[in-house]
Amino acid sequence: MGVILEKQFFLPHVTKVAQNLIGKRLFFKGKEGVIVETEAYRGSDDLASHAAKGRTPRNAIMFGSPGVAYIYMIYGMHYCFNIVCESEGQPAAVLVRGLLTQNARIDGPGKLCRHLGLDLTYNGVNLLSARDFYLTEGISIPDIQVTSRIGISKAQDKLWRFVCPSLLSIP
DNA sequence: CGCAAGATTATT
DNA sequence: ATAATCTTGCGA
Repeated sequence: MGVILEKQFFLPHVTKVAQNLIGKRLFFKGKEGVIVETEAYRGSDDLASHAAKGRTPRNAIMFGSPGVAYIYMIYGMHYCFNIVCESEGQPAAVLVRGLLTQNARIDGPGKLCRHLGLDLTYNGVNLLSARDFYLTEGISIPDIQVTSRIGISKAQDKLWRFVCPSLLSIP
């Protein structure tokens, strides 16, 4: 059993947390996997963020406490799972895009949510205190690759996507 | 109230 | 390259 990540972990700048999340272990309702791909999103200075233009009903969770799940529906058919970062009032979240499980490598935020069974009913759940939804220390990652984010039309200059090449290249 | 855009995925 | 599918946010 690994040590559960606490609030402290999610307080640094969201780009830092996104990197640190690579290699950590995600648990949800009996399923688990190692995080191998993340992206950082941040209000105010990031045009690609949901919170770029301020607070709305949907993105309100991004402005809230760190360690909370921000889940939203995209394209009418997929969910995306994020973890809120930084201090309350500062909109920031890490999108979890890739997971390595025992039998499968899940690539893509929509597939990840489908695999774990995450949907809107878990939006707003606090991963620091939930019983069956949390993160733990995982494995150490020697190499982390930094690229621009996937699927966005703005702020493509920002290199806020983080992947672990060595874990991704397992057959 | 109407409408365009969207942090995606599967298929051609 | 494009359809599928529907919620959200903005402007009128």
